[in-house]
Amino acid sequence: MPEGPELHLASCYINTVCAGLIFSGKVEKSEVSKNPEVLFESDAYLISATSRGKEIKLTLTPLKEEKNTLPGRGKDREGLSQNGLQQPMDIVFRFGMSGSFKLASGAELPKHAHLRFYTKESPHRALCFVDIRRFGRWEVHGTWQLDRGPCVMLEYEKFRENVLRNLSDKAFNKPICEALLNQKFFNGIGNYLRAEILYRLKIPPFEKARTVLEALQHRKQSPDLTLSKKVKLKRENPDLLELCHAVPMEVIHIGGKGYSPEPSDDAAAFEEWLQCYCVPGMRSLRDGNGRTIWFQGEPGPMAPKGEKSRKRRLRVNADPEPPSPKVTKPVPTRSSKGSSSQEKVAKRSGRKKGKEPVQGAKNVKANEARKPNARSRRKASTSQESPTSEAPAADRKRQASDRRSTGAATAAPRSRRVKAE
DNA sequence: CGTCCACGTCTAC
DNA sequence: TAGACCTGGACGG
Repeated sequence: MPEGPELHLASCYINTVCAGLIFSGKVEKSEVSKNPEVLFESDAYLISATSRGKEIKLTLTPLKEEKNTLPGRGKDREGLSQNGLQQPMDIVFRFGMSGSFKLASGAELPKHAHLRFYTKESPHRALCFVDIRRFGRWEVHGTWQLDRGPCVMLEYEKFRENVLRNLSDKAFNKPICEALLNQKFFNGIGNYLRAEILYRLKIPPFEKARTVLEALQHRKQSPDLTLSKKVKLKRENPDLLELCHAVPMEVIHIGGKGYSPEPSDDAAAFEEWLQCYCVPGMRSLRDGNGRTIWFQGEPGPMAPKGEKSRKRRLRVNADPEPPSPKVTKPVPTRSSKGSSSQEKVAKRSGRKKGKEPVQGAKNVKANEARKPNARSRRKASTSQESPTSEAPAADRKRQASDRRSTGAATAAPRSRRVKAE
């Protein structure tokens, strides 16, 4: 679920579904989670949420000044004042690769629900932190992580200043595509957003970040224009930092959960929204950290040497007109869903995935449309399109950033899996 | 069956 | 700058 928009949508979800809901009792953690216990207990409390970049903060607020009557009860709780009252508590979450929140029936909890807040009502329900891969973290009495910058969505001006005032930072020695993932400056940007943002401006992903950003420092605007003209100009020609705000805002306005595996009208709309990330016909490379960057056109001067540009036939995304990025696209305000779903699907499956050749084209066997949502994988991993690459095969070490080594190490994990959740 | 891949941090050489 | 941390879907044999 998790780049900035997904975190923000999660906070909206929580505030919506928990509005007027009263929670009660203890907070329950799954056995398998290595995150800290949440020693909070109250007879009646409320839950609200706020987000900042890729973090979300839940606030638990006890309702009345309920006294802790039972002796001994809650002795191990945190946040108790001297007289035994449960104080409000903040918990800050990061979502890892798969975190999300869901209000579910207390009787049948979702799989991988690692933290549960139960409602007071008779058939209990539970607000659950669901996290399949368990890369997510929470901190009791948490605060926004100190070395993360201002939120690209909710603190745009501060975010912009923080970048432009610190261009001498070594973070900007890196390629722009890598700098965009640095949460110290781009809190909220993740892998699909960086691709979509760079694509809108056709900035080569491996252009040096400082080079790209220095150009924005003194955007001299002709002083003779009227204010409204300036505004219009700006809206129609957003620069990179403006897009770091506007692009994630587009996702928020689609609604739903943003990037999510759960099928829904909104999920379909999101897929439709993607113009570059995982889109057939786009190129991709591994960046310096082994993450896949999707782009179109030239990789740029700092591109990893000897890397192969793989084209994949992936998803059955839309992507109507070929390569022209729609920079200004007005916010697609939540429309009457319901009917839209059907036509969307029809539309998309009927769509040819447009443009074709991207350089070394090769014999890329075009995307045979898979079923929607199917992110078809692979084509050539080690067999890459070698001929074009100037690098000897030996050089491409398989960036295994997210992989368990094969071979000897596999036995252990296997057995651990047994202890299901 | 096995391999590769995924929306992200973390921390240990 | 490699791994580590995890589960599960897609695909290949």
